[in-house]
Amino acid sequence: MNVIIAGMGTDSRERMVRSAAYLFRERGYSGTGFRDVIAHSGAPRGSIYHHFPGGKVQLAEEAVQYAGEFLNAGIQAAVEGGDAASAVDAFVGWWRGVLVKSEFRAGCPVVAVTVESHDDAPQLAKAAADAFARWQDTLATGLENAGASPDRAARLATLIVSAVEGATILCRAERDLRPLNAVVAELKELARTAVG
Amino acid sequence: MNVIIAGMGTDSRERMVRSAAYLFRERGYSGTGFRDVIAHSGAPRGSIYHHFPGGKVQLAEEAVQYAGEFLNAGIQAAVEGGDAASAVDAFVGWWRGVLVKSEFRAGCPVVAVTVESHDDAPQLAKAAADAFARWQDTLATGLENAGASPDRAARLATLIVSAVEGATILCRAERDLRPLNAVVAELKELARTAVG
DNA sequence: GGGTCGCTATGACGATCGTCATGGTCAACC
DNA sequence: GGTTGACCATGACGATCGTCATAGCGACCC
Repeated sequence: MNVIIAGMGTDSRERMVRSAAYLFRERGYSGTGFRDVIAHSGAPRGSIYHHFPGGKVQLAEEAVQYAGEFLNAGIQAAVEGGDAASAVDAFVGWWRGVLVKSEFRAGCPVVAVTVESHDDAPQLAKAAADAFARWQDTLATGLENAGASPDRAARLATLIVSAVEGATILCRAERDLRPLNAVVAELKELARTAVG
Repeated sequence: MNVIIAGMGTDSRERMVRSAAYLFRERGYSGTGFRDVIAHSGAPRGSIYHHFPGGKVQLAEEAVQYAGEFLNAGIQAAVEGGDAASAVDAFVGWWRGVLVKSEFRAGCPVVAVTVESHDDAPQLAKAAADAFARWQDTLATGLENAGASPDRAARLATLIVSAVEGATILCRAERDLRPLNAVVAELKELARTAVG
């Protein structure tokens, strides 16, 4: 019986966004239905188009933004006052947990949305691009502070994001952390020489 | 006409497999319907479950295998008798063309299937894992022949596959080749030092 | 108390999904 | 030349998809 506590009446909207991001990681965008989001979040079904007039596309857009900001905050925290290697660890640590806890069923929601973005929803591609760009910016800034040149820091940041996202996919297929571990070993070595 | 050779099906069957791989690159697994495959391949609709008794899952499985073998052949050809950098070029060149020709709408079908593989279709994850493993093996062998140690060659091969697949995703989101170019620059430098 | 408004319950719309049954065509083989 | 079997045409099944309309709830303001 839906007792409304202070501040709880409005978080059904946020729960939907979080659940969408969660489900996208496992089933992808097309594979996740609105009814799945409702069931997982426990949010009421009747208020979907009240909170999200733009429908599924808007929900997905906000889910991507949410995931992007969430992860960026983690990177930022780990990069501040850390060395170059911790920039890699910051980006890897999060997904290592996601992979293990989901038994290699979940990946990155931003990737999931990107690889099936349709022409009729350019907002999704833009939200994903923004998330990727922010991660790279944060990592590049950290690498610069550690001593890398701006150009090199930008290239390395792109490599880190690309390699870790790719390794996450390989881990899911292989059901093992080996690809991620191998990539981390190489990336750390590379980051160490770049700031020397 | 229509001579049936052992192990080789009708060409309408093969067209369906190729079309599935093609469409998966743009719309993903769940986003691609059987009717889309029929329309794109021009194959008859009535014989779907004659050629693929396992339904959509079997079609997707064969599409992943097809893409895996196709790309592996390209890597193999470029790696034979080439230096270390050509191993990177071999893997990158293919997707550079795919991205540009599709105007950054298409990616890797193996990735598309992996990021939304369900528990009720473990064959898909296995087919994807096999494709990734074969690419890494071929690349690692090439790096070994170029002078890298077996352990290092294996790690580098994993990094190359991960980074290029990841960069492809970033390119799609960004609608630009910049991520792939940045990754290639770093990977080539890394491969050069590894075989020295 | 009357009225407004944010939010939710419920049910349904048309479309599309994967799947399959049935009937037919045509080449190949005994 | 009769039979078999691979292959295709057609239409439909139930389920589920995203979407929306309608009605009702409770809190808040006048």
